[in-house]
Amino acid sequence: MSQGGVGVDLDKSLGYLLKEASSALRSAMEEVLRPLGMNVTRYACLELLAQRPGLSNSDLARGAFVTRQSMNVLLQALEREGYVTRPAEAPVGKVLPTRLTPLGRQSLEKATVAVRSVEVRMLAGMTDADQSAAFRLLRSMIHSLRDNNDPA
Amino acid sequence: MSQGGVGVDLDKSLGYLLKEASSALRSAMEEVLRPLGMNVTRYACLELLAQRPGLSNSDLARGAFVTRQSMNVLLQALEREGYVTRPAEAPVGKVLPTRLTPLGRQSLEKATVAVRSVEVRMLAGMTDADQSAAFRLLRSMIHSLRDNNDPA
DNA sequence: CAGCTTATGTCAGAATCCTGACATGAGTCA
DNA sequence: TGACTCATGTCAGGATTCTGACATAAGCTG
Repeated sequence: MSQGGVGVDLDKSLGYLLKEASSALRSAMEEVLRPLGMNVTRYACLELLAQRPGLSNSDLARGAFVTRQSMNVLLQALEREGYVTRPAEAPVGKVLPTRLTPLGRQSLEKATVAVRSVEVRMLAGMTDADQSAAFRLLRSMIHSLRDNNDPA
Repeated sequence: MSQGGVGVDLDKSLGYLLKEASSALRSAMEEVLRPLGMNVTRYACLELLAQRPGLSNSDLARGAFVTRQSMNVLLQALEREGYVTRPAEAPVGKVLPTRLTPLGRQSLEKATVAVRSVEVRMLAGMTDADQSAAFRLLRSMIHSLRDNNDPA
């Protein structure tokens, strides 16, 4: 390769490995969520609402790592199907707080159990120290990736 | 929450953090690749071919973590646009080996530099020991997520 | 009080990806 | 030698996501 062989060696790339790990996790999650009629983004949305009722479309988009548009489409479907509820008019500004319905909460319960089993599997073979290290390292990557985007 | 509050606490979930890190990396990569008329999957495809010429559609799909169908669509576009070439007939069985064209290689050079800068940024703040640990931990997660899918 | 900036919700269209299915070639086994 | 399994390439349709844009509300500043 040109430039003195200075390519990105995918076998030694931490970015590539991160992508691989994320893809493996997503596949495993989709596998247990599919029978529940749910995908990863739907699950994330419902879980976020269970832990912090009243989040807005924008909040949920950020929390689930998708755009406001994608989340809007999902929320409209969830609302239509009775899993969440939003006020017809914004109580403050333009923010529409979203809340789980009893149906939404019930649906989430099964999904949470399924997702938890995947996470337990993922952590098998890792000590507590490993898990702490993984947390620290992933946070470091996130921080570095976002921090440098600041043009200031 | 029911079950004695046994939900998946997203703030303490390694799976959620993995998703966040992957999303941050993807955003950062898309940002530098977009001006080059490329996205992450295209880049991965070209990079895989640079390092291992002759990969098939199925090989590339596995290497870029997408389905054979998605990769087929991408390969057809890359072929039409002159970045890769595939034989009209399979030399062996049904496998069509794909190779980069000079245009493809040239396009990849710029992308590689851009992606490398993102990876360098991501690793800022990490020691060599940190990077080794990150590798080991991510491999462990991948292994655990895939190993247990074996119904045997 | 007017102008500006930021944030939010939503729209339309396009891009990307997945699922299910089908046809075909190679390898294995009885 | 035929049947079976596995792998591959491709098709069609649908699902999911993104980009760019627009309208509106709140907060800040001069």
